[in-house]
Amino acid sequence: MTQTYISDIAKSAGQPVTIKGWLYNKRSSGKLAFLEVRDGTGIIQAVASKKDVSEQTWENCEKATQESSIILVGVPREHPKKPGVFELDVNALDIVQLAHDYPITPKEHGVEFLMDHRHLWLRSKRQHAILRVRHTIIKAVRDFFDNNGFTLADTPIFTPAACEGTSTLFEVNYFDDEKAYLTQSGQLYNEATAAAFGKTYCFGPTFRAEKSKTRRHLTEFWMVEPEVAYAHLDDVMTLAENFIGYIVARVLETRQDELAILERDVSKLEAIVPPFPRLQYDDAAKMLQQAFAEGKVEHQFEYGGDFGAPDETYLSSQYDKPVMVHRYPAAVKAFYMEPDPENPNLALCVDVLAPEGYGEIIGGGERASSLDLLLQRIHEHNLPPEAFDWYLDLRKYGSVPHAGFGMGIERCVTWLCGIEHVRETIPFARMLYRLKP
RNA sequence: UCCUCAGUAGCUCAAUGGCAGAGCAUUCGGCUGUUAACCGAAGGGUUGUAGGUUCGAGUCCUACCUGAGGAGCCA
Repeated sequence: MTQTYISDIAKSAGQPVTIKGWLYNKRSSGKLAFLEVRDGTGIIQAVASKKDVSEQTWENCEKATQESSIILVGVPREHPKKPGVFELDVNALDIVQLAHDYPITPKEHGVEFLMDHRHLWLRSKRQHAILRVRHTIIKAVRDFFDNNGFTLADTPIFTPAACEGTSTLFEVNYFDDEKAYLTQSGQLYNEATAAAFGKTYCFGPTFRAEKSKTRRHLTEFWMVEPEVAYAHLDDVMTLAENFIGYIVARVLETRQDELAILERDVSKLEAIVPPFPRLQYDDAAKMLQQAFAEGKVEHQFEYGGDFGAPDETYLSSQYDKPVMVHRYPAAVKAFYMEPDPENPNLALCVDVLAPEGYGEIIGGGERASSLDLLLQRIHEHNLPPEAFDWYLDLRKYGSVPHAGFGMGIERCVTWLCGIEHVRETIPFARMLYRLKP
C-alpha cells in the first residue's frame, strides 16, 4: 500500500492507509494504546486495541519507544470528542528500528543540552513551527522580488578583501599563498549586477567574525539584498516597507497553525501594513534625549553616535509598526554611502527597526555615485584603493544613482515568530563557541 | 574583550557548613479513552576541574574550564 501523509489524512477517512513515521509519544493501558505518530507533515494519535490487532502488533505497540521508526496500517476516523481532529484505528504496526534512550524527553530541557542535540531537537513541534515559518518567509522573499522585475544574481562567498572595511572577517587559505575572506555582504557586487540588470537581488549565507554574544547574533546567517539602479533613498524605503508588508501578509495567510503553536500574538503582526513611520536620525536623537530627561531610559544618548541596542529598543517601542530611521551621520556609516545634498554630514541611509524590541532587521541606503567622492572616502577610511579598482569602474562607465538594502532572514523569522533568540530560526546555528552539530 | 549569573543522577531541579534527594527518562508489574496519562517497584552519583579554610564543604575562599544573559559590533 502506498504511503499516506498525515497532512492529507482527512481525505482518506474510513479507508485503510499506511503511515510511515516515528513514535512521538505513547500512553497505554493494559489493553489500549495511544500512540502519537509524526511523519514530518503532522502528528496523529493512533489507537490500538489489544482485542482488535494481532499478537505481534500488540507486542510492537508495547515495545515501541519514543522516536522509534514505525509503519502503521490503520483507518482514519474523527475523534469521538473533537470534531475535525482525526485519529487512526490501528490494524497493524511494524517497527523499522527500535530507538533506545532518546535523549529529549517530554519534560523541560536547558538551552545547552538542546543545542547539543539540535539534530534531534528539530523533530519537536516548536522547532517545526519555527522552521516552517522560515520556509514561508524565504519563499515570500523570492516571490516578492521575482514578481517585481528583479533578477536573482548571487554574489560570491569567497571575497578578496573587506567589503566595508569595518566588520571582522573569517579568513581562509585560498590555494598557495593567497588569503580569502568569507563574505560579510554582497553589496558591492550587487552594485555591479544592478548596473547590468537594473533591479537585482542576492540571497545567501553571510559571515561575521565578531566575538558577539547576544540573542540577535549568528556568525553565519542568511541575508537577502536587493539593489536598484536609478533608485534614491525614498524609493528604497518604499521598497522596504512593501517588502516587509508582503512577507508578513504571507506568513499570516499560510502559517496560522504554526503561529498558534508558538503562541504568537497575531494582532501585533496584523498591524504591519505599509506605510511605515519614517524618522530622521536627528528627530530620533531628540526623542532619546527627551526620554532620558524624563527618566524613561537609563542611558544618555550622545548626538553623532550610532544607536545602541537599548536606544533601538526604546525607539521601536514608540511605534506598532517597523520604524525607518534615516539620514544618520556619515561618520558612523560605511564609506560608500551617498551624502545628503542638503547636509553633506548626513548619509542617505536607512535602518528599519522591528517593533516589540526586535531591533534592526534591515540596513541600506543610497550609494555614492561620484568617482571622486569614493576615492576620497576610500582614502579617509584607510582602505587599499587597488582592492576597489573593479568597483570604481562602475563609477567610470555609466555611473547612476542607485540604492538597496539587506535584510537578515533569521532576525525577521525571530520577530515574526515572536521568539527570544535567533539560534532557533536556522536549522543548525553557528555561533561563538558553537560549531557542532 | 569586558560585566553579571550558573555548573549536583541521562534530563530538569532541591538539599541552614552536619546521612546525596524528587520528578521525568530507562527496566519490571498494574490499568479499555489517554493526551507533558496515571498507580506501584527497581537500577542510576568522583556534586565542572585543581587547590585552600574547617572537627566536617554540594554549600565558604582562590584559580581555571564550560555554558547562559548583557555590553561593544552588527542584519
